[in-house]
Amino acid sequence: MLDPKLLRESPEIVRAAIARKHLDVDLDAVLALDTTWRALLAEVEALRAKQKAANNEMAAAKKGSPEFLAKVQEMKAVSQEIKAKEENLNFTQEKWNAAMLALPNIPHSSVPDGRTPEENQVFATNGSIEATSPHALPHWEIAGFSNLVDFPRGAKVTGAGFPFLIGDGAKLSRSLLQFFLDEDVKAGYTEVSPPIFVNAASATATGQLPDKEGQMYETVDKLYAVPTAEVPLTNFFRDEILDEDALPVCRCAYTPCFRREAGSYGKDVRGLNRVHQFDKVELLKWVHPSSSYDELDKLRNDAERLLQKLELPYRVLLMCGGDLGFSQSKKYDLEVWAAGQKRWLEVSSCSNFESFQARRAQIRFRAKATGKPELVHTLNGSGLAVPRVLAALLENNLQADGRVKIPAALVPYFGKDYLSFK
RNA sequence: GGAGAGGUGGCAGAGUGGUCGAAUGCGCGUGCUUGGAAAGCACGUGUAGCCGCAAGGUUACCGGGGGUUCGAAUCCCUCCCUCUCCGCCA
Repeated sequence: MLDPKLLRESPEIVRAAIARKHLDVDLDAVLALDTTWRALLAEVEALRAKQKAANNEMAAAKKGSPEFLAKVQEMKAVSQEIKAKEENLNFTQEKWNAAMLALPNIPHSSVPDGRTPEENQVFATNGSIEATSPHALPHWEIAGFSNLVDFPRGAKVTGAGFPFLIGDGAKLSRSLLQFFLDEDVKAGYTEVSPPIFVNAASATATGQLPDKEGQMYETVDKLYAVPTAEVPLTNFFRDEILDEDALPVCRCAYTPCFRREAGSYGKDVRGLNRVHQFDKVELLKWVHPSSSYDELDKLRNDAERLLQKLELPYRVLLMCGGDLGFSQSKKYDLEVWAAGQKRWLEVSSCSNFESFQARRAQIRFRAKATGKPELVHTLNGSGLAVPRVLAALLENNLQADGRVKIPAALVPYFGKDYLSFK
């Protein structure tokens, strides 16, 4: 959510942001609603002040006296009026609130213009895609793949997109998780193991609700299976005021992630490219507003380092305005090269939300200089999503003999130098 | 899951229909005192919305939501959470 003051004082900034993100929002309608809401609020408050003043008079007067009874009659009318106006106010306020939630975050000045994913800038590349295995195949075509990743049985037991990982497949997945967590902790993040179901208030604070409920699995208890650890992690400090000295707070968490991905089909969803349940380590930071862009660079570097240590070629995209996402100010995507499919797979998305999430979740810190609470800036990024990294490893490192070479950094975790499909 | 008790400001804790945003204590801040400190004394000390250039004004908030009433921290309903006892259980 944006600062309502920004909307009132500089609507042109918000208008420009909407244009840069290529969204369709009727800003004038929001501004009109804001004016109406404030006028109604003033009316109701004036009536309440009147009621309060009368209340004090009545407290001082004798209970059954004529003037007391007259006051009761008089205030009955005021009470009716308040009720009527309040109903209107509440109705308007709900509309105002919904309208405010529909306004996107402002892109940072360093975000390139553009409408489509093709207009994202390649910010950096690392490693050579030519250096990958000449024997590379799409991972689902590798002989014995179904021995490690069993989609048909997952479909039988649960549904499409819920594969079983077996043997070296399960072990490689677990090795990656452990490697990611260890590296993230070394980089200064505190490991957290959060709940993997969240309530509606939490899903609302991070923006999954309203409007995106169709993307989450919901239980009969009205709890939602987390689509990413970002949700429980961010909500940890919801409605809290932190010490300024405590910033930045850096945390990482592994959770399985659950996404309904309704309507997805085609080559994008073959094999491990897109599944309904996958493992991911998420990085999250709560930082002082003055340093959030430095922290974003560090966060991106922390995620990049994981791919470097795994010796996987990757590129970093700086997202253009149109592909930025509703609540981000700036976002980098990390894409790993999958040599068999000959395409880039997104394995991390590192974003600065500035105070957009923090306002919605009411996460603040007490500024020492003023003693007043201010909103923190929140950042997050994957570090990293497992199945696509696993897919890239299988494809890029496939040997002539059908085995997969394990990168040196991962060998201590995996326990051997080669993965076998038998 | 069953029975009972309870949720008030940073903490403790009073308040059972009106002058209560809320006593008191602790904590915290500023000042006085002191060679310095402690103690003591004085004053101050929540969050947010709206109006205002500002000074300031005004409203809301006593777990959440709803209701009764001229008026609710206080009465009623409902949901959530905590604690105690019982049951069940990795």
